Amino acid sequence: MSAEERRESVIRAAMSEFAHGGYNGTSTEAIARRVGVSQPYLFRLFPNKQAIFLAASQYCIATTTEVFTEAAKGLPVEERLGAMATAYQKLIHDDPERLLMQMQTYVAVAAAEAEGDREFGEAVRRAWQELWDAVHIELGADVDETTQFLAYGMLVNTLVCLGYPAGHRNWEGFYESARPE
Amino acid sequence: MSAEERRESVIRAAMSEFAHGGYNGTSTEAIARRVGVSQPYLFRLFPNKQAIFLAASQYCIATTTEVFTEAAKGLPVEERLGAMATAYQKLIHDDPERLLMQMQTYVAVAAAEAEGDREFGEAVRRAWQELWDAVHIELGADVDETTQFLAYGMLVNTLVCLGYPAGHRNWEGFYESARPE
DNA sequence: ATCCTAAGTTAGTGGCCAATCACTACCTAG
DNA sequence: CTAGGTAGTGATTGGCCACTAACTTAGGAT
Repeated sequence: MSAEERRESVIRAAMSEFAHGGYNGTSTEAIARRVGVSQPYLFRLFPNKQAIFLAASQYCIATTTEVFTEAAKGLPVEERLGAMATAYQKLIHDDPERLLMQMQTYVAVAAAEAEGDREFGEAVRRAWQELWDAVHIELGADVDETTQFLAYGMLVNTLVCLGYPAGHRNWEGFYESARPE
Repeated sequence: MSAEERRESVIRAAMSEFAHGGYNGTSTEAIARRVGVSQPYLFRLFPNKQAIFLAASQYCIATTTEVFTEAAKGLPVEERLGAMATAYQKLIHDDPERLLMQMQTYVAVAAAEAEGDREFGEAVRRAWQELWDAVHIELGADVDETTQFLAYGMLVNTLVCLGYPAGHRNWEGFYESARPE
């Protein structure tokens, strides 16, 4: 397998592992095992652990952005919000790790900034701004609607993190299409 | 100092440390240093590290709940949402650690559940449900409004975690009173 | 055949960290 | 004065983990 292919499978494996364990709770050994490769080899493909985490974060945000643009494609503006909500619901169901990884990314940025490391946060904010802008454009460049859409998305993330099952009363306030299961 | 007083100061110190480092990124040594006590003594006051984290999580959620009920007290229903939003904004400004700790709590629950530990999540969900219910009651038991209020709160948390400064365009979609600074 | 490169491994190191154990200093009630 | 409880410490340990260095193997071109 070429180094580039390996890099990509490392990123996917890293996303799964980091999603559950977070930055400090995930060993590079665990990632390597999942890829099926020796642990030291990761450090040939990436300069250090943080670089692996950053790549996983960016991949996670970028693919989520894609899900949104994909869902809205070709629809009239007024139907796009519903379509994007439905697509996110499907994402949660099919691949909950992506959403856990999002949360892990946020707290990792906070931790990095607290330690004086600005670079990591910059890189994540760049990726996240693309997500924001994509949603913004799909929703007809309406700021309030964009904010509201993302706000509900964040509450979904939180409720999933906290492990509230589908059907729990905390889900009542959501559009049907944005509820889990 | 009595053991009970110590316990409380440990909880406050733990909240500050865990807020920035997360569960795995914070050493009990760091907490002990902040309290001004030896590291082994923490294990007299708490059975293990997770118990310290849980206490800090509960304290964090409970005091946030209080901020909301305090802010709404004595106001007519239609003014409460604004008052609570303003109170949260003040909280962010005065004590950003409380909000980082919230996020750390969420991902820690996800991690614990992933490892098969249900108890920790149960305890956090109990505390969180009290927050939900408090907001729900203050807002006149309107489910949709409660959900929306919390959703915006979660987006605030995210943007703060990501380090977006006051005045950034991502804050445009919020009520004036809910923006930072 | 031979050389080179790219993909990959085994073995190891230094540092950190949760948790335990055995101990000390102080206070208070009888 | 002393016996017991309460607040607290120093030393240690066993395990994990990021990262390094040095070695190995397989394929393609000359």
